[in-house]
Amino acid sequence: METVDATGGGRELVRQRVIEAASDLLAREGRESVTTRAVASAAGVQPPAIYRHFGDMDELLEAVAEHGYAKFLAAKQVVPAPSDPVEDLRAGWDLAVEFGLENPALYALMYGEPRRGTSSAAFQAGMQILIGRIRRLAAAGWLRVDERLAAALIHATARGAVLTWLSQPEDQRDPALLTAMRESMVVAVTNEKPAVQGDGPASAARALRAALPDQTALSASETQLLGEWLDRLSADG
Amino acid sequence: METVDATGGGRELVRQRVIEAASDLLAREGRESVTTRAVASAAGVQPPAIYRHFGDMDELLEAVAEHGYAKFLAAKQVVPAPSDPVEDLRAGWDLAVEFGLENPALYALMYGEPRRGTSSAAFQAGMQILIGRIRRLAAAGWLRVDERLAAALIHATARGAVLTWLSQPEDQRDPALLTAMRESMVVAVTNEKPAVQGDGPASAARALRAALPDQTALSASETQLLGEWLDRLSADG
DNA sequence: ATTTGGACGGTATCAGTGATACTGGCAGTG
DNA sequence: CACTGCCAGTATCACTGATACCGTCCAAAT
Repeated sequence: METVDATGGGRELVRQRVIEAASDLLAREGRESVTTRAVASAAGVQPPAIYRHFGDMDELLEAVAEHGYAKFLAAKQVVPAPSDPVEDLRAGWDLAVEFGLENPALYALMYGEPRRGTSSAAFQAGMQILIGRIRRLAAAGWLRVDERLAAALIHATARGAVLTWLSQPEDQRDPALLTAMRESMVVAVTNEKPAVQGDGPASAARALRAALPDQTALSASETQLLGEWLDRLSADG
Repeated sequence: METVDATGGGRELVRQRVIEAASDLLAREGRESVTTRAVASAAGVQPPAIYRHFGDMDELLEAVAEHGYAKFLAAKQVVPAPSDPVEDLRAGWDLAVEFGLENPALYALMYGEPRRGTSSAAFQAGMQILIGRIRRLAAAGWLRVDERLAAALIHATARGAVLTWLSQPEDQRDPALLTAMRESMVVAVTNEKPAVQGDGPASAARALRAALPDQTALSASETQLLGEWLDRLSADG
């Protein structure tokens, strides 16, 4: 394999060329073809240069993941509709799954091995999108579970759906798997009806005020004070 | 590392020793420590012997997977209760998940990379258990979806649950993730009505929690304490 | 404009990996 | 005893990730 002649350009440019070369190799020939030499050759760079820009093969792969994820998000510009938070949840889940289906090798890299834990930048970026949607669900009274649990549920269903889908032979894949996973996620995460009518703190406070007698987590005196605060919040809006 | 002196024994015995040595290395030091030399040394065998018994490193790993899976199933002797097929479905799912949690490295090997598709023997063995339960569900009229889709759903939820669980730092793992995934799987697969919990105070609390930054009626310290209470109420449901 | 410092790229090379060719002895068979 | 076929063991291959070393070139300082 001859070296591509593409010298010149600043430091950042070399870095970008290496990342793109690695991404290309990963997408076209799989993880095991992404070797230092192959990447270096494809990027028109000497192998040791990789270690100067990224300290490590692992860091290069992480950079590739981040690059791929950012590129995907840039292509779709993701804008949640202002009206329907549950539909936005669906759209967010679909987005995460679509990323996996379009970038199987990259997805396997990011979410295949558990050891590449939640610390990765791309992982965090993906999670952040979900967190926003979850908060909007919560504000509208749709959230059935804890926010952290909701995030974990959404991620886990998407992860299982994508990896299972990719494991199946193409002629055995059933799109119903994806929609069924998504809908069961929606059922797990959201209420059938919003627990709050309007929006804003006042209506949420009114809803909680009404449901307060059913609660068991707080002591009597705590409940007393909470009630007063909820009254003030209810009157605020 | 010195060679273990454990010569002798028939051909099958050597094969078993190699598999056990590889399993041990995998469980204790992770995938990257399972090299031909390390395995050979630990098993008291020369590296080329591995290629005579298994044609390939990949085949060795597959044998390790099968071995580990069989061992796990033998430890629990899995006997479905004759009466309640839905409860058996839960137990089967729990079993699959428990295998993953107890053998993280092995699980990552089997279900981490999508390319190691559905052809693996251990994969098929695991699926076969589920198929049996699904058939019994169908016979009892509980099955909501196609049998194939049911199998895919059960597998995908378990896969996502395990890999997500293993990706989380130990101090952030919430067992509720596993039960929530399981129950949402049950809802998706069976006709059983979910034990719907009415909108308690928890959802309203979460709504108020999310809207709290927008509120102006309470002081900073009051808001602080209110936030803590809302967290407790949110977790109550 | 000259000097000087240091950062960068290129060559050569290391240790360790999966995998294999070849030989020598060992068993079992006649 | 001779023969044959199989298998363990040695040596080695091509390739991987990673690094030491050196020369050059650019840029800042004087």
